This record gives sequence, structure tokens and C-alpha cells, in this order.
Amino acid sequence: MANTFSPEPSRGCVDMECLTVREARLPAAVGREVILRGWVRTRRDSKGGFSFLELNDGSCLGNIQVIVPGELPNYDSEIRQLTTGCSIQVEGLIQASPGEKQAVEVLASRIVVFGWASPETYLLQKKRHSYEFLRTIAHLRPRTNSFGAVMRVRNTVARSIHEFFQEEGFLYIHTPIITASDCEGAGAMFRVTTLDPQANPPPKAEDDFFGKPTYLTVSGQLEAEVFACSLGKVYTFGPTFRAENSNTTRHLAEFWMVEPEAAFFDLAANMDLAERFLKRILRDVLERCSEDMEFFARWVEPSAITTLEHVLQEDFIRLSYTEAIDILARSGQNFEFPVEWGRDLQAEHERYLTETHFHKPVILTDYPRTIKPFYMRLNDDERTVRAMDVLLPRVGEIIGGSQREERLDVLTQRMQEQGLRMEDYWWYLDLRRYGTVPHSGFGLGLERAVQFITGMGNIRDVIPFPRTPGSAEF
RNA sequence: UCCCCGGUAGCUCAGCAGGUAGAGCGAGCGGCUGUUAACCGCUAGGUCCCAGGUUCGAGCCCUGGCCGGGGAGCCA
Repeated sequence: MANTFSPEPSRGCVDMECLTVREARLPAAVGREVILRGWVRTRRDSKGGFSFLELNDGSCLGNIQVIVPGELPNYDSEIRQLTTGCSIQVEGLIQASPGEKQAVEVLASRIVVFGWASPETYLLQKKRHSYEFLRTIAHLRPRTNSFGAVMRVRNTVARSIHEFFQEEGFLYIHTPIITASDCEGAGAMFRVTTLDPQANPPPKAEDDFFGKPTYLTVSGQLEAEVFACSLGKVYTFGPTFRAENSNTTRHLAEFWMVEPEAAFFDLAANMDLAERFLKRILRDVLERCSEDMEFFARWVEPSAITTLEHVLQEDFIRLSYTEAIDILARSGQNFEFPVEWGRDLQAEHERYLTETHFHKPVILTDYPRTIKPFYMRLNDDERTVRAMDVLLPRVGEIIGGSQREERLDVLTQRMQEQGLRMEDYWWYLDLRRYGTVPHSGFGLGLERAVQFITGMGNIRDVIPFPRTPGSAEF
């Protein structure tokens, strides 16, 4: 249904169609009388007595050119005062453009100004800005080409995630944000409390809102397992919190994670799922965000598109940790950190595998039990567990997952090994006590996926409002 | 948290035997133009991150903070 809202009482224009800039730029729109609304990117005046406006409404990367005849009643009083950032409504006729840079343009018959943006103080100028600067004005940066493109890609990825899992028969499960399991092994947690930290004497956890210490979730996995072990195939998709003091281009204190969990999936099925999943996302972005991807290829990362196409047509390498160690040891590379069975792989090692040795995504499996969490299934060799990490060139680990330990005795033994308190996990252990099944799952960091796809160098530039140590503005 | 680098006009940066500041872009004004990273000319605009110190004199040197960036660790 066409939106016919008008900012002023009707003046005979309520029957005009409201189009987005994206719709208006299609050749099929030529000849239609329409209403467009958005923000002015630039104004150019012609001494022929008329002006050009570039209008953008975020519906697509490109602007639409508006021709404003000098005859409009507010031409001198308002149109000539328009600057970057002003918001307007344009009513006019879409016509073929004689210019070379655009197929269509709008010949305005009426323009209404919603809001001004003083060029003396408006921080977004008609020039390129550094990402560092844009981060300090996170409330305005969505009005830039690059951040707008990132957000459209991010939306497409999110949509694709849901479509993929829904089509594969997974149920979307909403796991809790607040959790009482304080030792999921995924890192430092944010405490959630209503107690007054200044109170004297110091408050007791029993008196807290939930009667026990609670935290923001670091993963929905354990809860997702509950539903996998009852509904079969499920996934979670929501915010995740890590209180680690990480200051890197690929860590956030608050990020979004997708975690599928499936009963009766072994590690091979899990890997197949992960590869199919990633490829589906890439394919959808290439198809649905081609204009934005061309922008990234031109201004951000020249190989943005070809990298995705390459990943799409290649099978992911599947390699055990032990084999990887072997390759690294014989690489002849002079690594800063030693390559030794039993030690975790460093970023430089992962980068060598994906960027130098294989030139494609690599799924590493079967890591030493000592460097992986208790819930990963123990292999028959008793030295390794059924873990899998999907490594991508440039961003490194984008997916971490495993086949879960479904044997009660092995699981409890591993928990003891890692010093966990059995009573905290009574409900998790019940899944193994009653009708246990083999099952698997993984977690994908949404921002890392968007980073990989767009080629953006810093994860803080692919999330609307980044939370990092010492920074929670906006 | 560790290791490097940096904080000078709205933005991006230059300045350096220590003698109180410049450019480009942006902005304002004027010219030109169916224009489109527009172009040409002129103008305005700066507690040189903060606090101490050395010095006749500090953007520049020293000390201590604060903030930002890159790399590492942690991981998604």
C-alpha cells in the first residue's frame, strides 16, 4: 500500500505515490509523478536559474538527482539555502536524464523542507571522513555511503540467516540474556545486579534480585542444547556479551551470535551445515547487495567481491589439528610462536593456513582435549575432542563448534578435569541422564561475517553502536 | 592486559638545532557551468589533548595523566 503521508495539509498531492530512492531510480519509474523523502547530500546551482540536488534516503547506496526549477515559490528562500544533511520532501516527475552519470532524475514540482542542517556545525561534510572520526559521531554515520552500505549488508546477512535455518527446518529459539551459569568457559562475564555496590555492609548475593549471582550471557549454547534434545534442530540468534578487556579490530563486548544446535548431527554433518550456511549468506549478499558490494570493492577492499566468489566455488578444506600442526611444522616459516602439538594455534598460524598454504577457508577439527571446553565430545584416542573451527582469510576464526559429549560418565569426568561444579550444571547433565542423543552445533559471530563480506578492517564499523572497553557512548 | 604509534583549524595532515603556526579538503562570499569527486578567485577559522617541569623563550625537550589507532593475548 502506497504511503500517502504529506507533511502539510493536502494540496492536491495526496494521490501521488511515495517511492523510495531505490524504486525511483529504476528505469521503470520514468513517467511517474511521485513523492520522495530523504536527506540532501549535495546541492549544485546552475546559472541557468535552477539547481541540482542529490537526494538519499538509505534505501540504496546511490542518490537520485533532483532538478529544481527556479520557478518554484520557495526557490530563493529555501532551495538555495539547502546544504548537506537537510531533510526534504520532493514531489515531481521522474524522467530520463540527459546527464551521463544517471539514467533517471526527478523534475521537482514542489519541495518541502523538513529540517535544516547548518553547514557551520553539521559534522558530516561533503568529503571523505576517516572511520575513526565517524565512530565519534555514531548517530550520524549511518548517513554516510560506507556505513549505509554496511548496514544494508548486515541486514541481508541477518535475513539470510533466518531464511537458511527456517528452510532447513530449524526452530528459532530465544535463549535467555540473563543467566546464572557463571562458568561456561567462554570468558569473563558482566554481572547483572540490582544491589547497591556502595552498601555497607557489602550486599549478599542471596539478597540480589534473582537470589543468586547472575550475568549477561556469553553463549546460548547450553540452553540451545536443551531444545535440540527435544525439538531436534534449533538455532538462537541474539546479543552476546564478553567482559574481556579485548582491544582489537575483531572483538566487541557486545556482539550478535548465531548458534545452531542439532540432535543426531555428528561432526561431519555439523561441518556440512556450517559450509552450506556460510555459502548461502555469501550468495545472498552478492545477489541482493550488488551495488553495495561494488562500493566496497572500489573503496574498501579491492578483492571484496572476488573473495566471496572464490569462497563460493571452493570446497572448504577439512583438516585435523594434528595434520595442521604437521603442515605448520614443515612450512619452513619463521613463526613468532612455536608450533607444538598440544599448544593452541596462534593467529599467525591460522593466517598461514588460510592465506598462504590453502588460499581458501579451512575447517580445523579434533583439537587436543586440554585446550577445549568440557562439552566437546572426546575422541576414541582420548587425546582429542570433536571440535571444529572455521577459519577464513583476513578475519580468522568465524565459526567455532563441536560435536557435544553425550555420554554422562565422560562428560562428568571432563567437568571434574576442568574444575567445574557438577551441581551448577544439574539440568545440563539431565540431558545425558534421560534419553541422551549425539548432537552438534556451532556459533557464528555476525559482525565477523559482515567484516569478512564487506572487507571492513575494524569490527566497530560493522555494528550500529559498538561497545568496547572504556566506550559505551550512544 | 602487554608492545608499538599518535593527539596541531570542522576533517585529514605538515611543521621540528626549541624563536608563540601552514596546506589540502570542508565552510562563507563572488565568478562560471545541465551540473554531478564540479571548476576559478577571495575570506574566515587554532586554549597546537590536559597538568606540571626545563629554558630568556616549548607545538617541538622531560615527567605524569587522559584519549585514539595498530599489533598480541582472549575468543565469535
